[in-house]
Amino acid sequence: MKKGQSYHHGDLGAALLREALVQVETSGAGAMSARAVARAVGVDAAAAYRHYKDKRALLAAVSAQGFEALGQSMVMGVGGAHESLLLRQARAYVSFGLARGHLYRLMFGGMVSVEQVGEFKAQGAPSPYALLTQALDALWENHQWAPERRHGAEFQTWSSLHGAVSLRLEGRAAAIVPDAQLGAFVVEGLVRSWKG
Amino acid sequence: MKKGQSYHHGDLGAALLREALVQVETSGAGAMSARAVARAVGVDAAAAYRHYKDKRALLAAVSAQGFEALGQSMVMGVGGAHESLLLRQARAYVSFGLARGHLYRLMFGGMVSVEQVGEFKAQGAPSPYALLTQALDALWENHQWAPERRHGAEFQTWSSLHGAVSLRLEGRAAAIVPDAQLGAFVVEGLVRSWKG
DNA sequence: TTTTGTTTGTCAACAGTGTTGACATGTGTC
DNA sequence: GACACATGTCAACACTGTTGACAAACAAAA
Repeated sequence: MKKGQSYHHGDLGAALLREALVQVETSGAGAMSARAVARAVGVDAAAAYRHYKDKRALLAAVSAQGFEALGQSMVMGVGGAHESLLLRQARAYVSFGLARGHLYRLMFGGMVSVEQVGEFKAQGAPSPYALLTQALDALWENHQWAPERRHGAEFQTWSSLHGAVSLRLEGRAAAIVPDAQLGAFVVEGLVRSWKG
Repeated sequence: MKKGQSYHHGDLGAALLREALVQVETSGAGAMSARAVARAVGVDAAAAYRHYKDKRALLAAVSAQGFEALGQSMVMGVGGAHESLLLRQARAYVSFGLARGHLYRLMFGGMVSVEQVGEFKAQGAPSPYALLTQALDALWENHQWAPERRHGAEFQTWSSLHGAVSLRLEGRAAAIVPDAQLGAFVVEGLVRSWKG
């Protein structure tokens, strides 16, 4: 043991999580190794298992952190006052996904189950779904759109956004529109379909 | 070596691919192991490397096969003559994705690069993108929709479909509509946005 | 303070992985 | 038949996730 370091780390759980997040963001979740994370934190590999049952549990914790960050980004989302909340959220969503591709893939790639991620989610953190609901409610209030269109609007919005981000991320679809306008492009289509 | 089996397999490359596909479809790409595939085929692990440079190359080959199968499903897509080609393709797409989740995730989960998958794609196999183009052309021909809306329609369609399949697959979004109607639901939204 | 128990770390081992280099065995060609 | 070449085996490497046995630090009771 190196001098100056006590036998007990103090907050190993959090330190492992931080390091795991770094490794995921730099190399992708598939390349993250529990041993390497422990090594980087300066602790034996087995110590990690006192704080996370599994490697997958650690990944789930990272994913939960990702959802928190995404939610925050959407809340913070900038934009002029004349722009709808939905538009600002959409822009934030897309820019988060494209900028933090490795993390986004972990969150939506099916490596960890929703339930397991849920175990690590902070209490107050708003989910993307809840935020979209808020934005859509506001939208329907301001416009006189058919109420029957409201049903499933969250799903439509989320899947359009997620599909766009995912396809762009994997390079499966050409940049039909500059990345910075992708969020607006998606929202335009949705709005036309709701008012039409 | 067991008697009755010759030293040379004859068509090991294809046999490995078949077995890899099976393993991916039953346990997911993340759980597939090159050694296990070789074992199942009855061959030493190292033999696989004569036919695939990498484990990832093998996965890329499986993915390519997946795209072929998806294309075929879309071409075959059933439905009444009164229904648009797009609707039939959409239904086939969604049902493929939901039925073969593990394979679909490999195809779109970013584990293998598009380029690498391209190396294994059969020549004549039509891509989802190309098929959608065909369907959309037909649609614009039959209706008098604004031509400026045509731009990016493939991307809109594909990302809506992919997003819907992906979110449902990961259990991130409730079944706002029965799975069997999901394709139609997505297409309805798109069509409203194009004619609106 | 000493004792006792619990948490949290280390250590050594297990089975399994991807991958490679050296060698062996076939197959096809002059 | 001799040769080259493609394609298999074998043994080894470094690495992984995970576990069980032990040790060190802390916290509470005596």
